[in-house]
Amino acid sequence: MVSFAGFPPEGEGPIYLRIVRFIRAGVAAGTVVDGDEMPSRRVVSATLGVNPNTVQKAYKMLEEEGLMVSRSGAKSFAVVTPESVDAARARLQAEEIGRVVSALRRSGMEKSEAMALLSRLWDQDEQAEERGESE
Amino acid sequence: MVSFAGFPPEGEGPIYLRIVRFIRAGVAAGTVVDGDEMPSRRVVSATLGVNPNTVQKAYKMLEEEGLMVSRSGAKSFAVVTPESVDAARARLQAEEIGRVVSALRRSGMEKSEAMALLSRLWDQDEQAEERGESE
DNA sequence: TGAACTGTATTAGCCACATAATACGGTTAT
DNA sequence: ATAACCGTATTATGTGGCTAATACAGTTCA
Repeated sequence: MVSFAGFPPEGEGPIYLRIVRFIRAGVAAGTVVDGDEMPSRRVVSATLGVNPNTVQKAYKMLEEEGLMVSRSGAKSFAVVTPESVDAARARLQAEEIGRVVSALRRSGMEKSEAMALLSRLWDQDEQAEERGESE
Repeated sequence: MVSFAGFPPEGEGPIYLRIVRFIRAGVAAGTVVDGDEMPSRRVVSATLGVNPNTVQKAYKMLEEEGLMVSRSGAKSFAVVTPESVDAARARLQAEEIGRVVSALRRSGMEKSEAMALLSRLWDQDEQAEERGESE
């Protein structure tokens, strides 16, 4: 049974995305194995103190990513094939970031500059989300 | 006088950010010269069919970026210096990579992962160019 | 001075999004 | 069959960002 034991009580971003992130991390780390039973929406909602629909939103997203399967009325189970799942996700992101990489290189930016820029913007985006501000 | 002639009638994101982007691009491209008079909030609002305050929001941001100056009651002018041009270019690039940052964070990726991904894609893109396979 | 501009501040409406409340329908074990 | 679970759909509420409506205040020039 997949456990929400170590779920961070407080974190950044919407709850449903934190749930998605948590399960993704479990899959990536191997804590979640293939065929593992997922706790029900209601159980998770009680554990985290949120509405079942919030969990449903996260589970639905995870299902669309191929990380779990649900059948109406029955239990839900994790689907873990680390290579394919990770590769698929990385490929999607790689396509997007790849365009930017080319654009930045064409504009004459150095790799170190791009890395620094990404680092800075990442923290910036994090802080912006924390405070709900733009700048 | 800075012109909004070629302003794209439709585009992505909030109007005020599209205005900011438009002026940034003009500064970066050299279409806007130093001391160039900016059309008033009301004139631009009439041209684009939006509220003057929407233009004000854009102008305020541009001023904070050092791309223009405003004095209460008087006309506004563009500021085009080596520094402001660099700032405009940097902002345009930052916005591009910023979209990726948000996308990556929203998908639950960790910062270290994103950094590693950028690094890998950068080298990849570099090698592709060496082989003459660019775009 | 005063008219016609200019930039700026305050307030409210609207809409998208995250979350909750509630209800409905399917599966499973007894 | 039926109780106790399960997933799912619909609707409502609260919040934040974008835009608009309106009013206020400064500059310029005849």
